[in-house]
Amino acid sequence: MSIRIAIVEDVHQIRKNLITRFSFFDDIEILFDASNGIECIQKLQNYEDSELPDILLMDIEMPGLNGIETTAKVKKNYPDIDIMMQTVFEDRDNLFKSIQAGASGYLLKDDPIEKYVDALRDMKEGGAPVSPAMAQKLLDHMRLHAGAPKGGKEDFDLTSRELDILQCVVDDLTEAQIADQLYISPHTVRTHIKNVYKKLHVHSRASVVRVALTKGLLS
Amino acid sequence: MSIRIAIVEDVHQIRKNLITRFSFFDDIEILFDASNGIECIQKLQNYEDSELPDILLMDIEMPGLNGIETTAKVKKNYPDIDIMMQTVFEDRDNLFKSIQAGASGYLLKDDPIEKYVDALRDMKEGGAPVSPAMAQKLLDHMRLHAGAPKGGKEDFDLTSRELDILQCVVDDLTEAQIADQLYISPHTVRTHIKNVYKKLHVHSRASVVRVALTKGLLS
DNA sequence: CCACATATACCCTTAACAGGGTATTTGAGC
DNA sequence: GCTCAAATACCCTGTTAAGGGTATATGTGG
Repeated sequence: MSIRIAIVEDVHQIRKNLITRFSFFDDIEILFDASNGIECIQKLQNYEDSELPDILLMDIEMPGLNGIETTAKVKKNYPDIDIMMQTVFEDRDNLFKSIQAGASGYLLKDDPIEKYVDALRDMKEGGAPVSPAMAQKLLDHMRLHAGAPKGGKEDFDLTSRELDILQCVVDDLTEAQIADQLYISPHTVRTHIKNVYKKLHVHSRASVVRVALTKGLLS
Repeated sequence: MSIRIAIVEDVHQIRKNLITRFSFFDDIEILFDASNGIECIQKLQNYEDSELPDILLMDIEMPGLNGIETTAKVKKNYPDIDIMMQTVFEDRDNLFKSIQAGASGYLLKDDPIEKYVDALRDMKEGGAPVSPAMAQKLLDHMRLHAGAPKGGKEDFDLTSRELDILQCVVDDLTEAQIADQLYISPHTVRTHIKNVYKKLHVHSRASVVRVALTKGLLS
């Protein structure tokens, strides 16, 4: 059975392009296209329940009703329609907002048409195709918010001197300033910092600060 | 640069099969294979840090140390190694346990070898390839457990683009990486970062991370 | 006493950042 | 139509950090 889709995308040229490229795939049937959310919702009203599209291919950035708002409205009235979001780049905020609104898949606009088609087929089968870059953000988010309450907290095993160094790095002192403050050579500071990096598994001061604050190594 | 992987899988026949099928792809280099978690960890110890595999292709069901336990141990000692889980069925429990343990990708055992290779390439690029069926479960879970963040905080008046930049800096991306991710020139990234520094009254990435986390500019 | 961890100190090279400019384009608001 | 904020892009130079070493002194525990 073919996959019935509709395209919601404000840029005329992109719409046309998609339609042309989809035309080479027999199992993709384009019911209509719309240039914004309002138009999309209006056109949906013209269809009988049994004639509705399976999937909306939805641009996230549109004038008027944007993709996220449109998704929320569509899912409210037509919960069986799946929404495939198209994004230009992997935007964390929009990703989570889209999920909350009810989108099920995420494609990048410069993905090749074959990926689009594969993703649409997967979605029709009940899957939720998510680009790897997006999935990365999803997983990071889940690891953070699912907490890590596994037997005792992570132990980075920093020595007391390394904790001194850690505090200084969080306070954004340069190596020379740390050396002054701790009355040691800048070379030694360098050595300590390298050891802290190894123990925290990071490669930069910015990450040291992030780990120190999120894992509560200070305070 | 080729992708250095190792295969952890208890069934001899499947291991042999994978190795044979991967051999047709020049950019996939198989460093070793192991029939269980213990063997895997032992073999990893034979490698210098710079010689470690990029990715472990890990079976989830194995006698002795299973895939999830092995993943947790490997990530603890070698956080830079990515883990690609192979599962026979989309098992919700194992999925979440794997994420918590640190796996980044999920393949189904009957996926064609091309999917395996694509997924490995995506992962090497920093993505997290997740099969659509798995992603569906992830999204369902997130929709249920998503909570609205708080509001009413100190306002540094960052533009939305500057917030994008801020997130990237907290994620410790280099200017070049940020440029790639946001599809803008590295010069522009520099400009945005300078503007963020002015607005936050800081002069370094480390301070950006500190302010962002302590003032809750993200979430 | 010996092994080990800790803290100290120095060398090198390359990559990245920080701070100072200027300039163009675009869209919103007056 | 003009102004302004925002986003884009490029130039310069100097500083700092990152990653790879090696080496020494000083404890403590077995």
